[in-house]
Amino acid sequence: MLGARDVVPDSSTADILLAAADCFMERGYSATSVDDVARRLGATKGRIYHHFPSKSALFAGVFQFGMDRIFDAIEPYRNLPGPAVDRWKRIAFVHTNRMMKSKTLARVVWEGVEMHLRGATTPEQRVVLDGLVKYRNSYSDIFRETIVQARDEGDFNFEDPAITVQSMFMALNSPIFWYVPRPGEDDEHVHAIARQIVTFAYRGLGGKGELDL
Amino acid sequence: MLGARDVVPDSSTADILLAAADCFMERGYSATSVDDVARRLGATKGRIYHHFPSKSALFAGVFQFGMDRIFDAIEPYRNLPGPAVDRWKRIAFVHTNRMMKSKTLARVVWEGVEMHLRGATTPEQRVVLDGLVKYRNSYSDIFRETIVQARDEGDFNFEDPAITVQSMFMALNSPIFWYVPRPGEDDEHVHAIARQIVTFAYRGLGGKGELDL
DNA sequence: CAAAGAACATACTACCCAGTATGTTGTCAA
DNA sequence: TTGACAACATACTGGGTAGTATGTTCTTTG
Repeated sequence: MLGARDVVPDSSTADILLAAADCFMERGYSATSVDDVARRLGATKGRIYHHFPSKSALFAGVFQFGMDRIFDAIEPYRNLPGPAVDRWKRIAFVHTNRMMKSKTLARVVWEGVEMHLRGATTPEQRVVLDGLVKYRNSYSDIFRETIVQARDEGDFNFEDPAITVQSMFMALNSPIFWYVPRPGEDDEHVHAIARQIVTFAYRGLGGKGELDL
Repeated sequence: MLGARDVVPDSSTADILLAAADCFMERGYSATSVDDVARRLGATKGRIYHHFPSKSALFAGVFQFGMDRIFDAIEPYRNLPGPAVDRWKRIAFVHTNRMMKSKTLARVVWEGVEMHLRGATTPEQRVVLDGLVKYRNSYSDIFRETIVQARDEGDFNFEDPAITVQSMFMALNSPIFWYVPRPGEDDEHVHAIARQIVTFAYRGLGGKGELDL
């Protein structure tokens, strides 16, 4: 698998990654200082630079960590037998749920892709980000292949797959920008939101009838 | 109109705004230095600080300028008589086209909203951004009211308007992230892309039949 | 138990950058 | 013509920040 997880982070490293994810989400990459992350950890820079060679490597670590979590969500369903449209319903639904449940990490992944599109700063930083974005593209390829197959099977209906998959993904990802988790909220509430978003995308793709989730 | 254009920028100020928009789009707000903007202008900081009191004020200026352009696009159609669904088709189409034709400004507006959601830095910066985001919300309200009305008229079909309008907007806005203008490309190509995106959103909203654009 | 290294903290440096203070040039009105 | 002001450029400062160099403590291993 392209650039997939090479190392499982130990406990201390994982704490750093999560704290960094919080900071990157709240202020964005360049507005976040390494000291900010350390402060949130109740530690100092020394700890972070002991585990990561640079700020950009830290960001890459969060990106990787986040993509792993996102991949995990759809993994059980991505090879389901049967019509492609049913497979799409499953992975679209778990994906959208994961966007809300792991909103912080999802936002960092998003910013990583944005950074890549803008053209990251230094050359070697670029190489790292390139690999990660390929990893992320292999993810969206899963969706692309699924909807194209579903179209071939007569369940979906659209023109350009490139444009359509982008529209679909934006809709599915949208909650990372506006969803605010409430304290003590049950999973059913998140499911209800996901259901409406997936319904929107399902119809947008040309799906017929109701979808049962 | 809430926080609408109070001043029309003179030529020199407009040049600064456009250069700033380019920089903010390429590197993001905090990664862009005032010197970067000046360099792109072939000028120095002095020129910028002569027209804007601070970097955040410069950003606010670009935001306002961008929102004005976006409002302009739908202005001729927002009060069209007839069924709401037809009005929606028009404004959705011109909106999506504007996203591509004014991609740079649209991206800055997007980042402004993101900054606001994150909670902008200083208090007085917050006040300015609050006003601008209200301006921008009055824009999305137009869409919200339109789709709700169209639902009442039986042309659309969805559950929660808040969730649906977000999904719809994300789909319509998506090209600001992936559309790359080709040199010497004709408007018809942009129209074709916009048509597919609007079709996706139209179906997503529960619209029936084909839409003629 | 000693020594070596892991896992940090502390202290420091060089640089970038927002903002300011001040100089310079052109224009326009009286 | 002159003075006043607009529209910049130049020069400088203070604070923040990535990265480094060097302790310090604790754990592991022979």
